[in-house]
Amino acid sequence: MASGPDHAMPEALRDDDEAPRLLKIAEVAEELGLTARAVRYYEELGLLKPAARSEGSYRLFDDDDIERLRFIRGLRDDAGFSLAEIGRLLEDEEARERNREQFRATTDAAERHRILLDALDRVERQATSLRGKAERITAMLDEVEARREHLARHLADLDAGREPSHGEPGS
Amino acid sequence: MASGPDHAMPEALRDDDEAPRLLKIAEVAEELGLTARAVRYYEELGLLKPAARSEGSYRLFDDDDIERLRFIRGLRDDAGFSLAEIGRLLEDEEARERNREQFRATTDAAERHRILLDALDRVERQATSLRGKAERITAMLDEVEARREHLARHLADLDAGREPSHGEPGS
DNA sequence: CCGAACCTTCACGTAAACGGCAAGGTTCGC
DNA sequence: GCGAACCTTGCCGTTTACGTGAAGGTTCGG
Repeated sequence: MASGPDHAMPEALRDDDEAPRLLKIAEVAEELGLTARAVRYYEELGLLKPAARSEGSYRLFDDDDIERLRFIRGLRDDAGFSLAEIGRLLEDEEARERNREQFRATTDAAERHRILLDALDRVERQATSLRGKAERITAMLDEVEARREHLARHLADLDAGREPSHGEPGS
Repeated sequence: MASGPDHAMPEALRDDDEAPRLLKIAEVAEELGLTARAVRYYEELGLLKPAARSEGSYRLFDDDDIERLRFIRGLRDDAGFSLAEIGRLLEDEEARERNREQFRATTDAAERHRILLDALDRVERQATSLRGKAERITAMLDEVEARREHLARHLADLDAGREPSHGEPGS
């Protein structure tokens, strides 16, 4: 692994302007705990579009893509959204991306204002969606915990009563 | 105004048994916003077992079944659990049901203690599962709201008159 | 320059979660 | 006691979210 270029210029790789740290699909998948197939599938559904392609048309992902994929994975695993729902949420994200370019393309403050308001609206919709889900889950959680309380009270009652010694060697 | 009880004892059928209010599958489905097919499927997966069958083997559901189905639907829709995961959570519920019968069947306090502890443990596992999901969702929610804040700040900067100190919007 | 390891695009296979239909049995009001 | 409406158990179809090759092109260290 020591492919050491023992020359000058140890690692000042500033040849181009930026060093974007582009990853290939397997590396991305590894880092996110997904499979390459899943990532390709998400792209097929239009959930993301890799930042670039190599000369031989390898997909290349930048940090933004990774972030986006992490968000997708979260919505899928944590929030339990379907990819279709995620699509609708990210459609907003995508529009936001497009807005970002338009944002930079214009100098008109009014236009910029509109774009920002738009983006704000989208992100707010995402928040609303998540908040609704969180609320419904905590509601269920409350019910379950109420039942736990109920059981615990019964147990306390029982223990407060008496306890005969005849018992198997319980768990 | 309506057809009042012009006699004593119109339908005081509370003598020996219960008045279980058994529903047929379509009524249950209607009440829960499910389909009859889905309910049968859940039974097929072992998620529930209707309280009874009619003479002609129609499924008959009691309030407990409805409650259970409502819980299932919540876990599916609100929490986004797979039916397999729900199965694992309800396996606990089912064991708890069995325990309740055993509970009533015994007079041994030690045995009752064990059963209650067991049930408590199961319900606690359900709570843990839900809590984990809720936490992960609120974590995502926090991120999204942070982004909202970010956008809002940009908007404020813009409206305040000039370009913000930092770059473009977004993360 | 070369082979191993990785990538590409089809293309078909599959588990989950039902939908839908067929062929028949059951309920129930009239 | 009959017909409409509902139910039963199959059984196959469908959508979603990928898995799994196949057949070939690409990268890269040696």
